[in-house]
Amino acid sequence: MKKELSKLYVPNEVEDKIYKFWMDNNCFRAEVDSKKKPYTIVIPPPNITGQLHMGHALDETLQDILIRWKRMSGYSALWLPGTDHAAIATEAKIVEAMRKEGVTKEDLGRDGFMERAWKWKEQYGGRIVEQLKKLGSSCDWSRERFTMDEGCSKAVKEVFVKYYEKGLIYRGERIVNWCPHCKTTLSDAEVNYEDQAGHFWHLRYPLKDGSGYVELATTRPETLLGDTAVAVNPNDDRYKDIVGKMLVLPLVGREIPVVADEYVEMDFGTGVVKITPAHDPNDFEVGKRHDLPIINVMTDDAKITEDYPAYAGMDRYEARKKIVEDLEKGGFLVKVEDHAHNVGTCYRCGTTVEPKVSTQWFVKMKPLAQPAIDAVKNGDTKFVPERFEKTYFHWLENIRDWCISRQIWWGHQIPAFYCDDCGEMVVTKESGACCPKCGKPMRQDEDTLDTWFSSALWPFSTLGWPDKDAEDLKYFYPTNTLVTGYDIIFFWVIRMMFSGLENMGKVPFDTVLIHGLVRDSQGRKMSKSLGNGIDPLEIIDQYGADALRFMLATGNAPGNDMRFIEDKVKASRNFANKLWNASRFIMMNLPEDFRMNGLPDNLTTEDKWIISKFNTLAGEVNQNLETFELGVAVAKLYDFIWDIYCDWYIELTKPRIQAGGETAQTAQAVLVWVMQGMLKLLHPFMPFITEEIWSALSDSDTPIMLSDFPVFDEKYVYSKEEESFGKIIDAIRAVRNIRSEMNVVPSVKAQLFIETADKEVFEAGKMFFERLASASSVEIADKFDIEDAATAVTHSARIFIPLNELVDKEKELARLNKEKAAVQKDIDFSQGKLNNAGFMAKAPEKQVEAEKAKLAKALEKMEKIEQSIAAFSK
RNA sequence: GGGAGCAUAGCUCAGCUGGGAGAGCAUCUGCCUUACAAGCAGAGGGUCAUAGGUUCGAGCCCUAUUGUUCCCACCA
Repeated sequence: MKKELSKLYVPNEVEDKIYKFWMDNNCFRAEVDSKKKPYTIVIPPPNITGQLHMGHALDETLQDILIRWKRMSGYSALWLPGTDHAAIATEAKIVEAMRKEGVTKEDLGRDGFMERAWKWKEQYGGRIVEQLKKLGSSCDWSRERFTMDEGCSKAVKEVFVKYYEKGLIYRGERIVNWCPHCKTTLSDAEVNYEDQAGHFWHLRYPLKDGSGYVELATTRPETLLGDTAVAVNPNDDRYKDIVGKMLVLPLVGREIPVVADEYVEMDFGTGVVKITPAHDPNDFEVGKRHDLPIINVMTDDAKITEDYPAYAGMDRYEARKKIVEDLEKGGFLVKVEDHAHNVGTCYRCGTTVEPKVSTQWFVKMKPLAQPAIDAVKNGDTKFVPERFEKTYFHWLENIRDWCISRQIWWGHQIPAFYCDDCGEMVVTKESGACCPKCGKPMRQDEDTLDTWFSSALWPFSTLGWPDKDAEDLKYFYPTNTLVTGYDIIFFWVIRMMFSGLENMGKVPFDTVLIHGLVRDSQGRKMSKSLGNGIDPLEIIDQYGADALRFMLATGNAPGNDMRFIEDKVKASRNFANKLWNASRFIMMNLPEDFRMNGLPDNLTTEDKWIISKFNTLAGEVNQNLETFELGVAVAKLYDFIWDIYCDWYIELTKPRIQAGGETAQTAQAVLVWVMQGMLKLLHPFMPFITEEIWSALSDSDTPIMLSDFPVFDEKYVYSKEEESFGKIIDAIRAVRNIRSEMNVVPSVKAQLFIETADKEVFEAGKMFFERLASASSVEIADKFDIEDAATAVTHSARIFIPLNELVDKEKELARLNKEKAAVQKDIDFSQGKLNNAGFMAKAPEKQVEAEKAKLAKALEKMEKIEQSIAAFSK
């Protein structure tokens, strides 16, 4: 059992070794075990393109804390890992790499491109997984999945076909969000709106009959090429006469009608709106109502089409400039104003989204959204913190159909097939199809599915679905806790919810634990463009994974953003080191042949004191973890280990160990017993260092990560001893305080005379005053009559410290009077409360009793202070 | 235009269902006391944004106000 440990804990030297030890011993593997209860977390699959960032580090840390705690608590705890194919992001990355080689997608063709993409995935897709391991993540790697692996692909096809057959998926021509850079559609969730400074161009369109002009304003003059009407509000008297008349579209010459539509707000701008159905979602709706033609004026990369030779090939902003120039020349431009407006941008590349009319696949959301709303309303799934349920409801209640087709190759190809001869369409799980009408081979839809379509199925596709009899699925579904950031609720949580309900008939998880963003030290979002990101791997390298994890779990409440401050990591590192040294102390004082055989019978008061306090801690930590108050749990562990165990208990054992014999043996056993318990409680938060110390301090062959998590146990409640020993601690503090105020260095020892009614308690604690309160000797009696001594007063004792020449009578009297005033305040407060009829009548009895006890203590203390003051005044 | 969060010690933040305000860092005073100076002992420092209200009792619950951050929303 005995082992030398170095003075400083060096995480670098042990972490990889320990992770390997866990892997070699199959510690992360969760078995289907009918004797145990399952506890399941599926990882939010990181993108294969990704590098580990602080957001991941936080997310994984929280999950690992929960899964390790549950595993130690006797559950069959499965943390199922995997990665996401990240359709658009990955394709962009590969295309970019190809561009550098001068190769295009078209050069390779679809098959060639896919081959290359898979190769890329094999090469880089595992990088993020290796990085997760650095954090200590206890994922069951034997179950690792990928959103495009065979099982997930099967699940995707199954769901697509099922939805299609139920009428939940349809194909139609709609106006969609189009990214001209990624050259694909985007879902509503994938568009970020941002305020941009722009202009308001006031234009006038001439009436065909030559009777004048209509003035209107636009933020996008280039879309004029696609105007097919101008609209006014039907109730607008100003324009009553022109409704139905024709206008001549400037620069184009096309004749377009003036239509009346409620959509137009009379008091905004001139009350006249140009209608471009092909390039604006609202205009598209207006166009539908009035049966207006849809004229697309832009190519896939947002350049003007060949139909407008004067502007053909110009991109939208170039064209805007030229068109404004031409409008001005033609006398159609009235004025230009500054105008800030909200512009949609692509969440991947930031390019301004171009609304575009095209034929796409959609998921009908209304019927799917309602059960997802109900499941949270009736508590089948709850959010922590609860306030995010509002966000969730709001989004689902206002949801529009989900555009799921993407014009890229990397992803799940849509399982729809077309007959080029007769136009027939077939949706099937099969990998090919022949036309049911003409028997010819059919062509599969070129498009792929939104990457979130497959991640929506993650909680069950990873467990074996669509095989409904899969062991894992039956045992581990529904999963328990989903841990993710609030920024992912729309993308993922909502879609998993309705997918789980629709396909499994049950919610995918009972709790959604939401965390915030990790920001930089100034509170800014970490971003590539700002260059303020902090690499978790560098922090791990410098301070250790445990320190990073501990810091991420400390001092923040669920759902709140946190700042990354390096000093906080240092504080965590220091804590790890503190624990390390405490264990060194224990081990260097253990006999060669020490065996841990549980707690001995001859426990002292201070032994029971710490055992009882540890027992309380164990109960509270479990309670806090149960309610996802990880930050509170971690703070309690920190305080107990540092203040109670290290600063008090270890110091208390020193004189006993020095004394040797039976009391030393008992102290050693208690030291080890409590240390082992602390290590277990701390293990979910700091897995590496606790395992390392455990391996040196425990006789057991079982790794700490598979040991039993401590729980509150009635048999370790020692209330009496806790109270008694509290008196010793109070007294030691009081003496230290006075010595410190008098500037007496610890090397100057002094006699202590303790006047107390609790003689037995203080007799037993006598030895501690020598070491912890610099006493040269200690006398205990009912009564002392000592002059010229400083007096430390607690409610249970008066302690005389005769420091002769060091004692300044005046100062001492002043100090005692100050203390008297403080105690008097306490007495007044308590008496005030107890004299308050309302309090006595309405406060719970426990509260009244506590107040009475407080008053009693204060009165005892007051009596002692008055004695001392009287003695001094003589 | 809706909705949400935050405002507590110089800084960064905790504070669970309402019972005399806490931590880390920073500051000040002493200590190398043989586990740890990445340490030990002590100290100072807060009208818990403001104004009302509910309550025997409010940092916590309610209302309003101010400041701040974020999310959502089709005003051209």
